[in-house]
Parts: sequence; structure tokens; C-alpha cells
Amino acid sequence: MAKENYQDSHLYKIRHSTAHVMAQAVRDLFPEGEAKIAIGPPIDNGFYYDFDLPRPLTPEDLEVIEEKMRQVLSADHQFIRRELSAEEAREIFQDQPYKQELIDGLEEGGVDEYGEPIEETPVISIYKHDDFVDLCRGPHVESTRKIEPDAVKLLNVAGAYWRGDENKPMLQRIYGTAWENQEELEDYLHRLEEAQRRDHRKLGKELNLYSTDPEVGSGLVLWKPQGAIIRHLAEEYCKDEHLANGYEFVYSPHIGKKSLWETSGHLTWYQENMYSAIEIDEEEYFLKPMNCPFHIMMYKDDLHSYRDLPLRWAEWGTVYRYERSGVLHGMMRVRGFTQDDAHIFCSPEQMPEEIDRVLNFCLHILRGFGIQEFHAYLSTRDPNKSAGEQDLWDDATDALQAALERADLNYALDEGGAAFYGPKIDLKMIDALEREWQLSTIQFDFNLPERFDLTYVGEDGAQHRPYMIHRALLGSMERFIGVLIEHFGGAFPLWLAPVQAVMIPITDRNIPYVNQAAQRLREAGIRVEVDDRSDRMGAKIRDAEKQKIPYMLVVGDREEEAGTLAPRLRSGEQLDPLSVEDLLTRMQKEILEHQQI
RNA sequence: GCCGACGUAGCUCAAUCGGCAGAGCAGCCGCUUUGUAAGUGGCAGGUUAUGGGUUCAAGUCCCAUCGUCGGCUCCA
Repeated sequence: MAKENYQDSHLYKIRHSTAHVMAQAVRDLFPEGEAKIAIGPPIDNGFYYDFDLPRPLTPEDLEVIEEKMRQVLSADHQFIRRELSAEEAREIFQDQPYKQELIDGLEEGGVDEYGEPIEETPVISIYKHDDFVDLCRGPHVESTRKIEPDAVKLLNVAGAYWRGDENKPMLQRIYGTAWENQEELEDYLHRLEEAQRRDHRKLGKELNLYSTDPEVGSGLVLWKPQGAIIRHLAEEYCKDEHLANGYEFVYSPHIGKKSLWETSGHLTWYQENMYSAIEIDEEEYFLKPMNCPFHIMMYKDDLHSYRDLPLRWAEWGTVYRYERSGVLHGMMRVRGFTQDDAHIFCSPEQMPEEIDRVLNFCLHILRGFGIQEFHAYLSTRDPNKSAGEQDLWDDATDALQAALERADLNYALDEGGAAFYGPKIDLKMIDALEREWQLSTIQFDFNLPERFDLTYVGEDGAQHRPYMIHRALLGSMERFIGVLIEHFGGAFPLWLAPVQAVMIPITDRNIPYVNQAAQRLREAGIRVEVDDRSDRMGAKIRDAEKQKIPYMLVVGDREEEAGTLAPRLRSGEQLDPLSVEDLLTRMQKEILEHQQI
């Protein structure tokens, strides 16, 4: 739903109004004046409200609050708007320090009551329902009667900084959801449950793809065979495509001397995200948080002519970054990960075409994995923290924008969101719970070529500064496979499935025939297993379904006599019996499909 | 890092008020030879995350550490 439509919708008003009712209920849970209320906007799929309370809220509190809300909602309390002066508002909210701060902001102008910047001069208004008054721009439903009590549910309590600033007090945030009717609420809760089934952490365990261990360390992923084969296949496909698209591969070490990271500026700008120094022979080394300095040193090892450019150097480079403990998340946000990194060195003239190439290559790769939907962002310069000449920035930003438009991508502008060293395009995917994860990034760098004094000899015989583009298409193997697990809900397409087919003999009599057929498939490169346990077929099918194996090949006496296999797909669909050769043809065709996009 | 919740067998979970650590699945050993989502009997499996404390007695209460989850902040 487009944001504008949502903000004008009835549902938006319902959620906004429900947030007020929740704040009222929370206020009533505490002695007068002890509950300080902050802000409570509608969000996608619900609303929240932030409070500063004398004690932490418990799940039991949520039930009490919900019950109180139902009482208020089943009565007919009008939402009444009134505009007033800052002076009068301060009087009304005299025991509410957070509201006082909001009123100050509104009076100064330039921000709305949520602290978001706005163009127009804000009008200060309050909304009152029952005995609860809140500073609010609205809009609201006419009356609490317009909200269905059975379509409201409080979900959880979380911490949130006042005004999103980690130097400000930590408040308690209650998340809730509200819908037009009970059926919609239940649909939503059902969708949430479904989404949780797709969580890569859950599937990672069920499908035995990866693990982590406190003894190894937080945010360090152990790729088990079933996960490693998926990664291997993904890498193999990508690497072949890189070679076919004008890239060369390089390798670089995992550590580098302190002086390297001083020159690159990482020790100045990035040290808090780096693992601490390793000292040996009175020399300090650091684990690499990025691959760029190494690729740059390789560039510097030779004298380059304009005829050599562009150079496209790729590396599946494993980097280590200290991520704060609270941000770690399954495979999606980790401390050690392998980027499908590349650096492109080109002349200024080549730059627009290179950007185009990279973006198209990126889209090609993602489509090869069946990924069609993502959110594209163009991040532009923050004048307060950036290196490089403005006209260089303008050229680069124009090139990125032009490439996005030529590729016919919808994108959002993230103004001032660029890194200090250059503008960028990011592609983000959403996970099962609609959280965004950045995968692809195409970044300009006006900084490192300067710092390392990179040059090439131009047609004119003079030294010129090359342009440098950092890019990662999958982002990191950890995050990408994590996203992919959720994208497919664990049911990987045939080419990526760890086990592509399982042979299911109905009786032990059929095992020799089945082994023979399996051998033929294996020789043809199919990853096949034989389930020769003395279990019933039904149990074997159940296990294969749980492992989301694409092909179940049932063989009983009938098939054996006819020289066929009876395939069942994981969708439950049963195909007509096929000979091994016909099955192989079918599977091989299906395996290659992803490359023909 | 911050706020909150949580941590019991490989997995999913029980264990009343602080009073004998238990089940299903998975595993192993049998029996069963099966026709499209769980055949059946037995065996084994535990320093209740780790370390301290309170108590006659701790999975349960307290403290610390580690880890996980939900958010926030961050994400060159």
C-alpha cells in the first residue's frame, strides 16, 4: 500500500485512535502522574506507543491493558479535536515532560509531533476521548465505537530510545495491531505465524543447514553440509557468471598490517567495528573488515595504462566486523562473513557505462536466483560529512540515477544517506517478517584512490586518477543464503536443493533396483539419496516432505517390472511413472531453467 | 551497547508451593515388507547454559558471566 493512501485510510485512523486508547489504559494502570507518555503513531500493520513508567511491564500487564481498552472501545466516546496555543498545551500537559518537549518543537516549527521534519508551520492540536487528552495532529475516527474491540490485539513490549537517540532515556514501547474486524485480525495473526515458519533460523535447524555455538563465538556461522552445498552451488553459478561478464578473480589475506589500515583510513573511521590488533614480532595486524585495501595494493603493484581499464577484480572475501551484540541475527547479521566483493577501476569516461553494466549484471544474477522483488535506494551526499569534489559527486550520482532509470527500477531517494566517500545504490530484500536486509550495493569511492594515490597513464601520457567502484551483488553469502531460505521457505529450486531426489523403495525386494537407478542419476550429477530404512513408504514420504526434497521416487514391484520410477513432487503432485532416462531429462531441464532468464 | 523476556536430552516441550529430572520425535537394536505425510517392541540418551550464593533440600530463589529471542540504536 502506498504511504499516502495508507495515511488517508480508515485503517490508519483506527490504529491511531487505538494507540490513544492504549495510552489511556496504560495511564490508568499506574497512580496518577506516574505514567509519562511519549509518542504513539500508527505503523505498518499496527501501532505502538512509548511510555516512561516506574517499572517494567509484564505480559500480565498487557492483558489488563487490553481488557481496559476493550471496555473503553465498547462505549461511545467521541474523539474531539481542539486547536490551542502552545501556552495552553503546556498547561494541559504540565506533568508530561515528553509532551512538553514536543510542544517546544511544534512551537519552534519545522518538525511534527513525532519529531519528523515538515514543511508547513504546525498547528498545535489535541484530541480528547473519554477522560484522555493527547497532543495530536490526527486524524482520528469519530468515536471509539468505530473501532471493533475484537479486532485489536497487543503484541509485545520492547525498549525504544526517546526520539530514537541512544543518549536519551530508554522508554517502554508497546506494539499492538488493529484491524477493521476480527476476521482481518485473525488473518493477520495467521500471516505472522506463517511467516515465522519461514524464519531462516528455524528452517536452518530443521533442514540442518547451519549452526552457531557459544564456544565458537557469537555471529560466527558454521555451515553444515546441507547448507554448504547450497552456498557452493550459489557461488559456483555466480563465479561462472562473473567470468562470463568481464571479471577477473583475485585472492587476498585475512589480515593486514596496521599501516595499511592507517593509510586506508579504517583505523580512523572504522576502528570501533574492527577486531582488535594481533601483535607479532612487534608489529600489529588487524583482521580485515573489508577487502578494498588489498585490491588497491594489487592495483598499485603495476603501472596502469588507460588501455588496461576498466579492471574488474572480484573476490569472495571473508571479512570480520565487530557488530554490537544486540544486532546479531541468525545468518543475516553476523561478525564473520564472506562478501561477493569486487572493485572496478575505470576512467571517468568509462564510469557511466560501468555503472550500467554492474547494475544490469546485478539484476541478472538476482533473477537467476528467482529474486524479482526488492527495494532500490539511491543514497546521495551528506554535505556535512563527505570527501571529494561536488562536481564529481554530481557526475557519479547522475550516473547511478540514470542507470536505475534505464533499468526501469522504482527506487527511493535516501538523501544524505551516502557514505562519506561516495554515493551508492543499494538493493534491499525483505525477510519473512518484512524486515529489510541490504544485499546488493554499488558504491562510488572518491576517497581511497586519493589516499593510496592511485593513477593510470592516460592517452596524453600524463598521470590520471582512476574512479573506483565497490560492489557486492549478493552482499554476503551468509545474509544472502539466509534471505534465500526465507524467500523459498526452505523449498529450494531443484538446482539449489541439497538433496534433489530421494529414492523410496516400497519393500526390501526393490532395493537393488533402486540402487541401480540411483547410481545412474548420481553419474549424471543428480544429488540423490536412497531411503532404505525398513519403514513404511508413508513414513519415508513424510520425512522427505519435511526435508522439502523436490523429487520423491517411489519404486515398488510394479515400477520394477515396468522399469520405471513413480515420481512424487514435494507439492504432493504425483507424476506418471517414468524411465530413469526420461526422469533425468526432465530434471536436467529443470535444473538449467534458472540460467535462461 | 541499551530495555525486556528466555536458556531442561540432538529437536519440540513437561516437571504443582523449593521436595525422586520426565514425555514425544530423532538415534541405536529387534520384529514388521509395507503403495503416496508417522507400523511396532526394547535400549540408550542429562553437571537442568556456565560459575558462585541462599537453604536440610535448588531446574525452580539471589548474583555474575555466556548465549538466544523481540525491539531500539547502529549498519563503510
